[in-house]
Amino acid sequence: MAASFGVETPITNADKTFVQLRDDIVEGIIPSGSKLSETELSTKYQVSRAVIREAINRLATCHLVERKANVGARVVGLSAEGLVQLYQVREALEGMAARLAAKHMSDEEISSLKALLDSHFDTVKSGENYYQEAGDVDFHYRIVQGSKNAHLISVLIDGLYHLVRMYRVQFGMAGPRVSTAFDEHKHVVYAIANRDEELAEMLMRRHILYSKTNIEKKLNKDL
Amino acid sequence: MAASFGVETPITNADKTFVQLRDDIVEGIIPSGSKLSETELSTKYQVSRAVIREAINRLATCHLVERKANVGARVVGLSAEGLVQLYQVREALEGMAARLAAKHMSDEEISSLKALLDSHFDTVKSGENYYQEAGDVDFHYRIVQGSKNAHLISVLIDGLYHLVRMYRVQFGMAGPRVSTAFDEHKHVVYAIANRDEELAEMLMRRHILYSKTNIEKKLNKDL
DNA sequence: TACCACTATATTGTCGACACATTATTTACA
DNA sequence: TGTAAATAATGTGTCGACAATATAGTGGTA
Repeated sequence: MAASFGVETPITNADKTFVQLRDDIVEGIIPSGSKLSETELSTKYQVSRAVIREAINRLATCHLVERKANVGARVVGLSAEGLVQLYQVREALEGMAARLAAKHMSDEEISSLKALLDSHFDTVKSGENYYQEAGDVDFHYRIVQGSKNAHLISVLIDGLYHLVRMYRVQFGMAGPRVSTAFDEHKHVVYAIANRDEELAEMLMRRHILYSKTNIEKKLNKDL
Repeated sequence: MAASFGVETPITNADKTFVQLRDDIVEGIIPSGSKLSETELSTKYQVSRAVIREAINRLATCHLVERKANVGARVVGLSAEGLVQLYQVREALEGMAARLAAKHMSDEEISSLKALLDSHFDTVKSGENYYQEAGDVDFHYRIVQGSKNAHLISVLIDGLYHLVRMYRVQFGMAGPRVSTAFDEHKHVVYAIANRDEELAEMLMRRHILYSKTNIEKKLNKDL
């Protein structure tokens, strides 16, 4: 798994507590919609309230919790509507990321990306779900990093991707569509390798759009 | 001026200090690139360090300052490169916002937007620079709000727009291009009124792209 | 019984002090 | 005299206590 950007390696206690809380929220150990009591968490995680407060503030930055003045923080609620909105933003941002990646990625980065896709292909054949998921994550990470745009990188990697993971985990999406998604990835890389910015953006947007409709279908089936 | 979203009305001291610091940074009263000393600011603004720390954390959320563990926070540096990257993200996000606005804005909101444009037109004729700028800001705000997408709204209004303003103020951009920009605004609204999502997005993207190249030209002239 | 005012409790906001890390300065040695 | 280790000074990280605010519970009245 590629490292997150903002906190490469946790240094302070607030860093560590932030990462721990974040993972617990994403994994659903701290249930979505639940209230985060500062005093409670400070005893639970064995740190002072100040540290918890700072961690919670950073969670708010990733849109994983919402704070209200003089009231407290709640873990964000998951909904079909929220998922749709999340994917709309992903479509816009990752589309642009693909466009910029086609412009700015070095030849070495591109061939490395191709290699990643090849290894991904082997796991697709052998049908290991876990690594398929990891492969997908890695693919999107690399494109975003390849954009060389600091805003894109921080908004997506430090922010939205954690929410995406949270939806994946808690709505239980390992899903099929792996082989189709793999083909889409291949086409995106092809466009990037050809330095075709326009096509790279369009293909990435479609790829995310298809994921969205696919997820929506699964959700409706569950309801 | 439309109110910012996250802190509609400042409640706590941290809120007020955040807003004050933010404005001072945007206006250049606190120079870009300078170091923010917590102890210094706490005496200057007459609040405890804890309040300053929280304010600085929120500034980091808006990408107005950058923090390093055990070192401190610096006001973000402005550069031509940074401006380009900022406008790339704007293009992606506001393009999507226009698309969604075409889908989700109510008829009332649309006619209100038209009215805004008409009043804007009068000030364009009378040639008042200040209100032209305000009109532009209002226009973009409304589109973003019209998207009804919480992520778009928070990333743009709570985050990037402050940086945009900072560049405008400190690079001194009141500029011409007002009448041309006004025409572009008109066309976007036209597309939204026709519920043409595709066109709305494309026109908004072009509008921002033109602004970018225009600003780049001015910058190169200055250097 | 329903509704409002008041009280009591719990939680967040703020503060000042201390612990620790980083940086600048001084001192010792080759 | 130049470099490096040791030390001092500054600033951030963390803590526990107090103040201010919101919430829950109680009692009273129409």
